[in-house]
Amino acid sequence: MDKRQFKQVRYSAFAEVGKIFSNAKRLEIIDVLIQRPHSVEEIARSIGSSIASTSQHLQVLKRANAVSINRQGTTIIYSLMNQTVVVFLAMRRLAEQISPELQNLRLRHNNVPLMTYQEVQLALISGKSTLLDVRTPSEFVNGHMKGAICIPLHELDQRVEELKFTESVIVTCRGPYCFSSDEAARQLVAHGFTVYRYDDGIAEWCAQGGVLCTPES
Amino acid sequence: MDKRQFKQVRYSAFAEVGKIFSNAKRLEIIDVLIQRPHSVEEIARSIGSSIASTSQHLQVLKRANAVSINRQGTTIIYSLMNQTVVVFLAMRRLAEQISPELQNLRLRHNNVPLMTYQEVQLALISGKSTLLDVRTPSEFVNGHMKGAICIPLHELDQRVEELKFTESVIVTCRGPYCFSSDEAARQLVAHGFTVYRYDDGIAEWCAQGGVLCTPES
DNA sequence: GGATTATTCAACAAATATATTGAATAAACT
DNA sequence: AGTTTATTCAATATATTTGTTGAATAATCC
Repeated sequence: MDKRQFKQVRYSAFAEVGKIFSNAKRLEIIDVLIQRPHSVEEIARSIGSSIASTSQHLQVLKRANAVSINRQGTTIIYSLMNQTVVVFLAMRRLAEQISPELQNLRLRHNNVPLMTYQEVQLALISGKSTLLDVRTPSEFVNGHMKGAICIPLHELDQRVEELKFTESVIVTCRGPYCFSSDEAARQLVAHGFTVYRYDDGIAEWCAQGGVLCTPES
Repeated sequence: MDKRQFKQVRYSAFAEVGKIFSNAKRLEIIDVLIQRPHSVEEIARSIGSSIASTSQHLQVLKRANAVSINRQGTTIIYSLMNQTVVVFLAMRRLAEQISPELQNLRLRHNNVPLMTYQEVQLALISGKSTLLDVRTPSEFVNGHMKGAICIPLHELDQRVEELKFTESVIVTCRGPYCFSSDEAARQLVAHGFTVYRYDDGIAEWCAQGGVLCTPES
């Protein structure tokens, strides 16, 4: 193998890996799987693609060891490999750095004050704040921030009394681009609560050193 | 903008950024530019592509603010933006993690012992080792590890006497996939030297906190 | 064992990305 | 001002990627 061939093989291999994570639908699949494992049919519905097309994307991810499968009855459940989350977050960070368009998307929120990871930690230690996860119970069970409680967004209005004990509420959901915590914060403000938002999800929480409660642990 | 549209815009934007860095030729261009700024014609020669094709790749990189231009007489000199190096190294690291093929490429070296960044630092402080950069003088001048001396590979055989003062030599070159330090190490071993290799280049050196000597500093 | 059904495969069509060619541009030097 | 020349642009051809359709598969459940 001469120098040029060697280079070609090498850079092509780099590019191959990059391409796997440079498709909008595949990135969306990864984002969906971060919350919890899903069947092919569920994923297809989530991302608004046909089942066949979704299956093909999943094959690509499987070939790259980005996801693993696990049969449950007649359906096949896809889960994310840990390393993939790291890649995904790294890609997203750099995309946000480069693309002003993405920065704008992230900023387009209501005026509920944001909290950083460190601020959330301090607030939880103080005991005066409650971390409220408004995702679905199944997502919550699969993995949630230590200290969080779960009230799904669609039940929040009826169950708002459950939060009366706390001085302030920190709302969190699926991640920086999920609308749920935004909407939840709006509702809680209307009920007179002092509200903050932690706009990262469990993946970023973990990456920053936060403890995650999972079914195994 | 409804939820699905919003998602589409967002993930497409992520994917767009990824794609810029998921082309073999563009990655090779970045790797070339890490050493020093180059003209279009030089880059084209380095990567073995036509000038027109190279120019088009450079336009893509420029649109993403990955490179900057700078006219010098009749030629246009492309330089890398700092942020790009970070992206490039992050992409490469994850590609190496995932692709066993790439791991093999990196391992296929002679049996000169490798030194990590920390080991190099210790060896330099001890004063018993000399860090030898075998890249070209222009690359060396553009940016080199603090404490390194420069003898280009093709002059090494004649200038080997210049190294007689040191107990051991640590050879470095363009990076983990460059053959120069490998070849230099072979030659130095033949001359009876105690030889080590630091197989990262200036980009990785910087990323690990190493001091770089540049024309400006 | 046969029916059911979630998933995958295969073939094709459409969209996108890349390389090549030759012409256009635009800055610099004479 | 005209010439030179490095670079860019535009048009085209080719290759790659993606989505769709409908059939094939393979495991489960009865």
